[in-house]
Amino acid sequence: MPRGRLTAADVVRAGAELADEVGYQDLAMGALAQRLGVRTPSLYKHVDGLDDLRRQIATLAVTELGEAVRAAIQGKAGSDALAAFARAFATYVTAHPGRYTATIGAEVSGPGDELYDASARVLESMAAILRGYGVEEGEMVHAIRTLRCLFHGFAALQSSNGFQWSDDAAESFDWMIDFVDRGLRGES
Amino acid sequence: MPRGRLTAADVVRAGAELADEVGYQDLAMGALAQRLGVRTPSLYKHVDGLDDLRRQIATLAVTELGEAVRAAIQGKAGSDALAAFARAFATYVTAHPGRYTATIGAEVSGPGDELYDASARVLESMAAILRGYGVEEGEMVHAIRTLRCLFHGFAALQSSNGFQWSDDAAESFDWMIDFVDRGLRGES
DNA sequence: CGGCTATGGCTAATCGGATTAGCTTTATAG
DNA sequence: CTATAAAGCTAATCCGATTAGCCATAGCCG
Repeated sequence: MPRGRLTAADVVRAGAELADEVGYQDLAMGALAQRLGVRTPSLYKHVDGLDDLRRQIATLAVTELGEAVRAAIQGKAGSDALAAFARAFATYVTAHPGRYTATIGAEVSGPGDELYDASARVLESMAAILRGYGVEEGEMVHAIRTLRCLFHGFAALQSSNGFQWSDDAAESFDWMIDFVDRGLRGES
Repeated sequence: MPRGRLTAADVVRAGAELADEVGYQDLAMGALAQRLGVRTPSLYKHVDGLDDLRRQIATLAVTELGEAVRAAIQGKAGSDALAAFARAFATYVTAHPGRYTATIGAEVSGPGDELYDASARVLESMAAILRGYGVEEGEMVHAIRTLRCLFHGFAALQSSNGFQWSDDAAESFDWMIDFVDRGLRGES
């Protein structure tokens, strides 16, 4: 039907790259249009404004993150799985600060929402790890939320330079994971 | 010297209230001026623009939070102190969502910066709790960062409706604290 | 092959909020 | 009582997002 230049997915992907490069704060329609070799208003044929773009970037990020962690924990269990998850998570957040920042403030509605579903997939990976530790179903919700706070908090602080998170960054992160591991092994 | 109507502190405080009421996203110079019964440009005599206002709200929030948690853990140690800290933290974040949101993305520079110093005071309270658990100095940094991730993550998720954090909110939060408590008691 | 139509792009215009410029008032120090 | 500097105000500017409305063309159908 139409001439096939740009697609919505292209715009979102380019937006994500831009956010990673210049920082989430400076993600702007004008800059994005320029990067795509197009005039600003044209973007509105593909996304429904800046807020929509942000939300879609968040969704992309959570989706990619979900794939990354799922792949990372494949065939692993217990400490190995937890460590793999943590490493994959930290790697993603570090490699894509803009994308992850988009997820920090994004409002999640309910089932059916793409962002919600993508989040659910990440949570499912967490649940798989926790089941490997023998966490009971009754406590699963709480344990998942605890992990979520921990990882999300890490990412949020990281992305805003919250800690002077200097050299011993990795060391603290490892300590944190080890702390959780011991705690979970003590559970069952 | 001048006529003494508004002071910088007034503006920041009113901005914080506004943010709590309408949400951090909708914090705007115009609305703030209106609330103060003043025209928008007048605000610039007290704060150095919107970014500065945001930063000062973040500083106010962290300062208030620091006082709240310090008061809460007074004379307590171990599990009691941890629980008191957690309760005070959650209470503050719930009561002042706009203020806390301001702190989430705020860049922290270094010593001498007011926000940095306020943060340091909160961290000192965490350190006091951890010392009560017998955490060694060598691990202190890591333990503090872990707590920080946990609490900050909780607040960030809470403020963006990240969990469906429905009824069992408090329950999960308590579980989380209990998990940390057991982990720390296992340390020493 | 030639016209139809929906779509993607463009220019021009609008809107809204932040910020700046420059003037005016007034509390107060001296 | 007056000089002054802070605090307000109005008017103007800027900039980025968004909207309105027009143009070009790719793909499809006869």
